[in-house]
Amino acid sequence: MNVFRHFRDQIAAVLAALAEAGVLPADSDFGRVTCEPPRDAAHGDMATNAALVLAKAAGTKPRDLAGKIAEGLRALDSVAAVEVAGPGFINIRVADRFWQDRVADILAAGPAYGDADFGQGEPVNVEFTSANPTGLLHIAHARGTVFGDALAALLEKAGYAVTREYYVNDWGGQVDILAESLLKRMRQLQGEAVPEAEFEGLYPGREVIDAAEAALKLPPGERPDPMSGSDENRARAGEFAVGYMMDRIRHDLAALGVRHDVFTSERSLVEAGAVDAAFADLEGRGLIYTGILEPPKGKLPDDWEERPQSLFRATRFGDATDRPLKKSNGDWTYFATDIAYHQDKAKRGANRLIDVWGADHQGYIPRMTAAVDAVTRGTATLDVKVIQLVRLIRDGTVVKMSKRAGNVVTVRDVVDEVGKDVVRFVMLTRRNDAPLDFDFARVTEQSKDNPVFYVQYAHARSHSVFRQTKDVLPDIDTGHASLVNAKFGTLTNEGELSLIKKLTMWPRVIESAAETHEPHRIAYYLYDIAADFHAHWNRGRDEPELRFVRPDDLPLTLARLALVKAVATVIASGLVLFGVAPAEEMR
RNA sequence: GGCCCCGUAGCUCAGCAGGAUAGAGCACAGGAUUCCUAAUCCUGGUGUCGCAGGUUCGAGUCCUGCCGGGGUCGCCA
Repeated sequence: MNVFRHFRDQIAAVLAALAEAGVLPADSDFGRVTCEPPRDAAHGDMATNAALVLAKAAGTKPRDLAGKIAEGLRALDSVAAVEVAGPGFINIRVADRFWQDRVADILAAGPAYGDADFGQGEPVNVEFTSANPTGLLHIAHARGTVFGDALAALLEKAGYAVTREYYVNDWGGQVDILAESLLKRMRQLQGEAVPEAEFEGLYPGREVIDAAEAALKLPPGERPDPMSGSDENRARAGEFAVGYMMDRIRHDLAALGVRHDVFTSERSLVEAGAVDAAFADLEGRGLIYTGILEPPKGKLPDDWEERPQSLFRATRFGDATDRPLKKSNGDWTYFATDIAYHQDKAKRGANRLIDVWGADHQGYIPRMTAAVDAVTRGTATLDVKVIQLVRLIRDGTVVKMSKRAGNVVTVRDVVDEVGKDVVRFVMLTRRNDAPLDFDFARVTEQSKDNPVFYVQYAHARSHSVFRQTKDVLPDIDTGHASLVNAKFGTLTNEGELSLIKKLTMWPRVIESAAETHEPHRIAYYLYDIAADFHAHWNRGRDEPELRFVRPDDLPLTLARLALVKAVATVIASGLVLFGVAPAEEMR
């Protein structure tokens, strides 16, 4: 149950009655009426703007109308008090009994608590990672990967049918360069002295050497020939190297706990004629023409020359300029194949497309959304989520990385060092469009300053309470049925009630995070719950009567254990969404 | 020059898709801690929400224009 939605419905019923009575116009629109937690808890549990929104249409002052609505709300059993405040807000104080009963809801729903259905089974395609198969995943890819995976999980929880997808850029010039890098390394491994200068402009990573070693172990018939410069041989080398890199990338993704449902190959799209088809489709609709682009203002590229080229009319769909589809050598531009790719995703059934991109591709967004609009005839929408940079901090200083020098920190390095759970949680503690610092010392610290630890510890502590219970009260039945039927009316302490209220926010948090595509909200919420739980636990130090386990009062103990279980349920549910394994013990 | 993102407390950042007196952590200050259930706890915030207009009953939030930082701008992906 989403408690705010529940009370919004109650408010709507009161408003309908007022409309019936002629206080409100019969055709009143309640669409703008909200029911939200007030910022200041002192104002009550819920607040509605109903009177403010409807006063004008009713021809009365907001406060007068508020008084009438308040009257209707007071009649509800679940409402303890109602008051009109400020310009006409209506503050509702919900009855303790209502809150207490929610604990049973949470336990009954279990891990499904917070599931929403507004996705209605609608297909959504989330494309993320999509790192080029010319090297390993490095740390910048980790953030986009974790974000995409968590967003996908979040959308699933909200009721969408989600496909997790990886676009493999295994076509074009970069594969040729990779092939050349591989062949050169093979020659080097065979003992030939290859001058360092020859590797200029090629892929420098250690993994290319690994790939070369693997290539040399192939049976002669399948092995690329290091000495041959033929196109066929180069193609074979490229194919092998791409396959090798993708194997390792998949391996590293698995180490991060990520599994994509679909890997789509750019090459296969080109070879199947999908790009030709998309081009012909747009051309047939008059959306492609041959023209000359204005040179970019500001800094002019050295080798700029005006030339006519095939342009997509992106300006018709809101982009600032039309965009080229073919390179001077006649090959498709990346944009052209990407159009076909997005069309392909839409054809496979998803009208909601989400792409997770690095910040350096931001400028590409308008043309891609324009293209999706054009190629799907407005039936599909593209939402691009931009991931800002990650800075690694070690010993208080930023870790410098240079792709050219080949000293990038890989996903594998970091996962091996701190564990995938830490990587995943930390990567989700910031908005995707804000830069993130990943401080090795901080993320592994065992203190309340470290959110990962703090949240995990709250979950572990809840399990600890049950372990303690078994020692003190070996005969107590803490099974599901026993807890669900506990006497929740005994949970009257303020700390207990505020904990319950916080737990009932979970469905609302899920909804807002899913709608805005912002998983970081979950992280903040989990931290919040953990803080409240720890704080309540600590109250038991000074006031032993507040402790969860009370050997002198079994009904109370059961109700409190039910609450602890509810806390564990919600925290675990959030962690699972993040792909983090909830800890039952801290070690 | 065009476009995109960001600008909130000393620092790092939230701000619930417009709501009441803008929050958290760190840092800093004061206090508690031979109590206990596992990794301390409590208290303390006078912020031009970059600036200026606009929309609205109401703007940190939406619109416009500036300022500052970052990214990007045909034949890379």
